[in-house]
Amino acid sequence: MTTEHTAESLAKTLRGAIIRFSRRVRQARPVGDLTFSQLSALTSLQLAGALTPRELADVERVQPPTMTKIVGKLEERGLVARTPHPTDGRQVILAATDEGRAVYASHERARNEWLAVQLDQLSPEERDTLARAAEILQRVARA
Amino acid sequence: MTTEHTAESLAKTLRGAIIRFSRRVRQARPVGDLTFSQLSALTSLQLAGALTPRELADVERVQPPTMTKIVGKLEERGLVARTPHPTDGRQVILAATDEGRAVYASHERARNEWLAVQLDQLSPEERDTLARAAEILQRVARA
DNA sequence: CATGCTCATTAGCTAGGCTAAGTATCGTGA
DNA sequence: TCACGATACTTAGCCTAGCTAATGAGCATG
Repeated sequence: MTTEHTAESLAKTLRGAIIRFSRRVRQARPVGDLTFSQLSALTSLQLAGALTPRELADVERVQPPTMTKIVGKLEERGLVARTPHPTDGRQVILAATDEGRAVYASHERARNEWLAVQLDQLSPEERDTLARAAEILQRVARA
Repeated sequence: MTTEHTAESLAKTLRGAIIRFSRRVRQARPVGDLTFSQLSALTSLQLAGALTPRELADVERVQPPTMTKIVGKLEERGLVARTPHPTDGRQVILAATDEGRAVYASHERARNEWLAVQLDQLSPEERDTLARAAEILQRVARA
């Protein structure tokens, strides 16, 4: 059964749900672990293999100076390396280091633990709903 | 058709979708408008009628000092009023002022405009998926 | 009525986001 | 070829949002 949802009331509900959900997930972070934003950037980098700061900023939907900061933190910890672009002296290539990949994998597991436990308690149908919602949200975010 | 979604892979996908979506919605904020957090707090206050700071912090899933700050901003703008608790001198009652309600309504509309337009372009089924996902996310956030 | 708990706030910190401005490099048209 | 506009990244400076720890005020109870 498909209830009628106006775009306006849905917008309000969705915003509320997402801000609270984000905060809840943020709270589940172990101390010393990568932050939400850092982990997201590192994930995007690994999925893509290597990206320029501009490209990474676009993927992550932030402005370039913001990405400079986030990458700076990751670089301090030796998780990401900057290498010069082979032909264009202005650009920089970002890639995860070996340590970055290793730390990523373990932190990712720990980071997801709480969430995975919660999701595991849902029905398969509910998980499916969330998976489809995630796809839709990605699409809307790209607009 | 219901594809199989493991809790782990879903956790990763969901987190990525939500962080990007949040950032995108945040970017759509007109200058001088209420922030994401301020609007969310004001919404919760209006829905509940009146709350103590502690209650509001719980609803919004933040720590009390964080809520003190957010409420402080709203109070500066005359949108929320603090009144003493009738019997317990420690507590405070927070409620939206008349101006708060008026400003809320217009800002809410403006704030949702971008999002509502995006949602309006989705199919009814997709909106339904998002509505059900919002309900699930609320539930998980409460856990 | 003293002591311990709860509520709210203050203080101080970090991260994350933005815009504006600066710097280096590229590419192109005269 | 070289001056100039465009592009890529960073720096500087600002604000919000979040946290923990500590403070102060009021309640409640032995």
